[in-house]
Amino acid sequence: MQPGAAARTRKPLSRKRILAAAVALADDGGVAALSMRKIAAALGVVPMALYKHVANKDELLDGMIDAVVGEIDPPAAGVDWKPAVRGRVLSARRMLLRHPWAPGVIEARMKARSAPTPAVLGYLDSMIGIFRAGGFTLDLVHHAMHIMGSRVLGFSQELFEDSPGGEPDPDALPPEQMAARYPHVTELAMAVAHDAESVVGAGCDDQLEFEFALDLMLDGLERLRRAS
Amino acid sequence: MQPGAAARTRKPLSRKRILAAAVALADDGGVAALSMRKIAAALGVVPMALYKHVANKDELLDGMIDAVVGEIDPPAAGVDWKPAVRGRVLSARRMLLRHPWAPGVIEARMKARSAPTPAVLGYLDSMIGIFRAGGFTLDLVHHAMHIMGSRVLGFSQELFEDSPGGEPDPDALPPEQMAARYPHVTELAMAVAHDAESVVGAGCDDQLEFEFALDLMLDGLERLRRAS
DNA sequence: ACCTGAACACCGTTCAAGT
DNA sequence: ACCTGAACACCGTTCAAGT
Repeated sequence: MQPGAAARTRKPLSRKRILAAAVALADDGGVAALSMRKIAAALGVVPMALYKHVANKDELLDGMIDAVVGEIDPPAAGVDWKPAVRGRVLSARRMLLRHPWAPGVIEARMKARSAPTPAVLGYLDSMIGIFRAGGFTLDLVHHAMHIMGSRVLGFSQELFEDSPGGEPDPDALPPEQMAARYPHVTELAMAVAHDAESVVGAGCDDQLEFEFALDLMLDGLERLRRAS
Repeated sequence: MQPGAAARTRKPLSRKRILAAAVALADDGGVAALSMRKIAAALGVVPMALYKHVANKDELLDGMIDAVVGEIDPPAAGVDWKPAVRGRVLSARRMLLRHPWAPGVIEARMKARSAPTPAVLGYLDSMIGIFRAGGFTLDLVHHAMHIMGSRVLGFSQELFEDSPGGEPDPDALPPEQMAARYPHVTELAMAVAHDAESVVGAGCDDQLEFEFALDLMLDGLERLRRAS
């Protein structure tokens, strides 16, 4: 028995510990940097030991999804549908900011298995329940769920985000070429970021923008609900 | 010179041919099944031959993004901002239906390099230009771009889609357990799909739902534009 | 019965050897 | 100078050998 062996084996390996280590690894480093071998190394365990608790990597990713979806606050009780949905969505957003890899993993899983994980299904179910309790017809709830989940351009608002992780683009255009080739992007970026540290993205309050978009959708839904 | 060599070398290898082969491979099989070695095999070429035309796999993915974004129709000229934006977004959607891997690749690239590819930047620029020409203030265009790109729940509307590619979930719950555990999802699914082939998703007109969500956003933007 | 090291079939990419 | 096979450092997972 070599020194340190006791410390390493103090906490026995479990599915929960494996998932926590995997989520932590994905949080800093992205899901691309996640490997069974690295998870095992982080836990001080041989790679094959993981396979006692998770069937394979896909099943591990499913477990990670359920773990982070479980972090979303439960719906507020005794409030109107609009603040209830609003609070739920903003809580989901906070979770996604902690685990930016989650949307991609959820979507990939959806495309592969064409069904969400139980936790995601539970989240959707409770969201539908809020709309129903708020007096929405089934038809309008259906529309609402599509609206809440739609991503109109297929890529998200992080497009303009100045993510601190990535290193600056090595072949970025000089500002004057940028302005000549993309005049509207440049004009908008200049207007948004008076403190012109970076041409694109700096000085944009993403939380405010997110809530602005959310409220636009909620107000639109409220109008439809009243008309129906 | 063995038979077939002439046929294989008739078309010389080029960046465009490589990108076309890569896009075709990703279209059926997903981006996970895409590998330098498979692209080379599809072109009847040794893997290392690709590296004369693309620097590495990341740069190849960038090229694939620009290729498919180039498929989006140019903006209609001489029309009001609303039909112009509407047409552009619906054209983008058609492209994304042909290349369902594109959003994930665009997002991954954004997260890694924190800057969109030139073609994506060009698309955004022209979209901003449409709003500006329609009389939107810079501030409102900024909001509008966030609204168009936002994905409120972090996962897309394909959540409920009955994608034909994936095989049926092996550990799907029987309908009665489904109804007990996810009552609202089940109620909604039953209402939407009267032809109850599959419990979730069948009979939902995604194109209609997409346009419904799009129009809700466009109408909301129009109201804001008039108020400003 | 349980655990695990070696092995297999992949992957992107480097690099030196061959022409 | 150009091309390319072998090799390197990874990966998820199988499987048989060891305890």
